[in-house]
Amino acid sequence: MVVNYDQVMKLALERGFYFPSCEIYPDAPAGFWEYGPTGVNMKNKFVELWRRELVRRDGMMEIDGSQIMSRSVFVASGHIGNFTDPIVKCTKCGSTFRADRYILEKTNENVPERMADNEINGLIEKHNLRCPNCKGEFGSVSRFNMMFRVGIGPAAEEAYLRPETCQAIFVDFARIFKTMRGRLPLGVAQVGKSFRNEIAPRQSLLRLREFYQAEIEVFCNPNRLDEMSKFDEVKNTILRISSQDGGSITETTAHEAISKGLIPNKLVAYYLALLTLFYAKTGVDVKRSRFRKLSDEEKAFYASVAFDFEVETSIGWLELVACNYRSDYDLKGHGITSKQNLEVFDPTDQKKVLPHVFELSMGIDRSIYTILEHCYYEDEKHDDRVVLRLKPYLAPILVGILPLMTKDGLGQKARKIHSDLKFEYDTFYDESGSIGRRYRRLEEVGAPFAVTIDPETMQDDTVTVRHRDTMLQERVKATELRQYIQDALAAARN
RNA sequence: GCGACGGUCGUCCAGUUUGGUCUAGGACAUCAGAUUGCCAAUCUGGUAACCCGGGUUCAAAUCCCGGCCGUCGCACCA
Repeated sequence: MVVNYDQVMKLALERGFYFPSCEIYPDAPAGFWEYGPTGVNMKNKFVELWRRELVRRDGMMEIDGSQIMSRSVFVASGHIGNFTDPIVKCTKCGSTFRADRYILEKTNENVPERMADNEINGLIEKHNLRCPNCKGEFGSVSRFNMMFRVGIGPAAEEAYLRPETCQAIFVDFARIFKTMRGRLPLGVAQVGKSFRNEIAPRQSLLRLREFYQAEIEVFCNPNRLDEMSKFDEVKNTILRISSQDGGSITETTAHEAISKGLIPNKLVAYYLALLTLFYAKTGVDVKRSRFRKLSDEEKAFYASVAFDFEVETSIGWLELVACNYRSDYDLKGHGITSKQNLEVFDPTDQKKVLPHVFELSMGIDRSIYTILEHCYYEDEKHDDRVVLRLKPYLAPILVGILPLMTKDGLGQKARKIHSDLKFEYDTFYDESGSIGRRYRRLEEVGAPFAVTIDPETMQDDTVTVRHRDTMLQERVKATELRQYIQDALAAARN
């Protein structure tokens, strides 16, 4: 069975996982999607799992920063300078091109990032470059910045929607470190929205203009990247590391990856291992994942070493997490621009150090899509029933509560059981249609358990618990149902 | 952003070629009632759509123009 993007998309739309933003209006812009009731529930649980497996496990600190930030932040971060691409537009057909790339391709002449627009115009003129589509003349170079600019207050002070959540962490670092009595290495985490004015947003949750990130910035002493006692906890975790072109994948323990030189140090290996363990718990098939080391051309402007955590899906390899060693790029930039000293004291060295940063920048929306696709299952043995085999702790509905019929007090009894459980768990009560149909509906939204109230319940106060994947049922005392669910959930987690 | 193709109930599709019984049809899904009572059962009834704006015409889902959205390709993608 091959699951494809369209099947996942259809399920997502039909079952309220996500859908286009502003869809009742004809001018709804592309690149904006909303999470519906099932989707937001699953997303919340995904974030909670992330907290559990990464933030709490590692003793990180979580913050929630502003989405709109001042111009200075992005001058310091380099986004004002580097996030702008020089573009040229054909005056005849309107096609636009990256000026620097086009010149390099046609003339082999390198255009440095900082080259002024009029110099680039000069190059186009010198080589008499024309539009490849229609041979039309190019207009003069302009700049495209991927950041959304906003105006604050009546004077419309220049500011920007953050293009990545992490700048808040860098800007707040000094205060967090001081007030929370931080010690290196220190992980600071944040979940929130970022905004990028993508030229061509596509494929629903996979390339959005407004999207969720879960970011972790680990501040560390660059001289102590191999001094990590907690590395031993994960040293035998299997990492799948691929070559730059993604061709061959090496499976090796975190420990061996370092000795083979695939990963530069223990700190990086430790977090790549945590990330692998986390994704295994999301239900993503980690056997279809890889850490791909990026070439210099592919890396972001701030990264010195970068691994992308990528997962194989029906539409190809998809980048879910960017793991960037940002060195002191950010704190140095903010230190200079703000004129603040962002060094911290490292008691081991008895001296001040400007921390380096290793980052795990996770795309939540893409992860949600991947989980849906990897958990989507058509059961050929049972009429091709569609089962979303979500982990119980990610399922939008944990327990469906279904009276076999409503008469003879079964409906009443079932509603009673429902109200006993609904405060603690995500439950769904359903008495309409045949029992089989109701089971199938629950399977499609990934509910792992269905509790059925039948005539026997009225005799001995037992109910059946039906398991989504196996379709097997077992009888449980109604009074022990809550405990049963709690145990099942705990068993799934560990 | 450019180019090609496309856009009809929640979903999938018929209808567009050749404008007119289209007052837009079906299947699945959904809702109500009946019947049944453990795996998408049956019967009856209902809800529900021509992407938006303009034009041509006696008449537009159908033709023309513009916009928006989608798929693919190019380009782009911290």
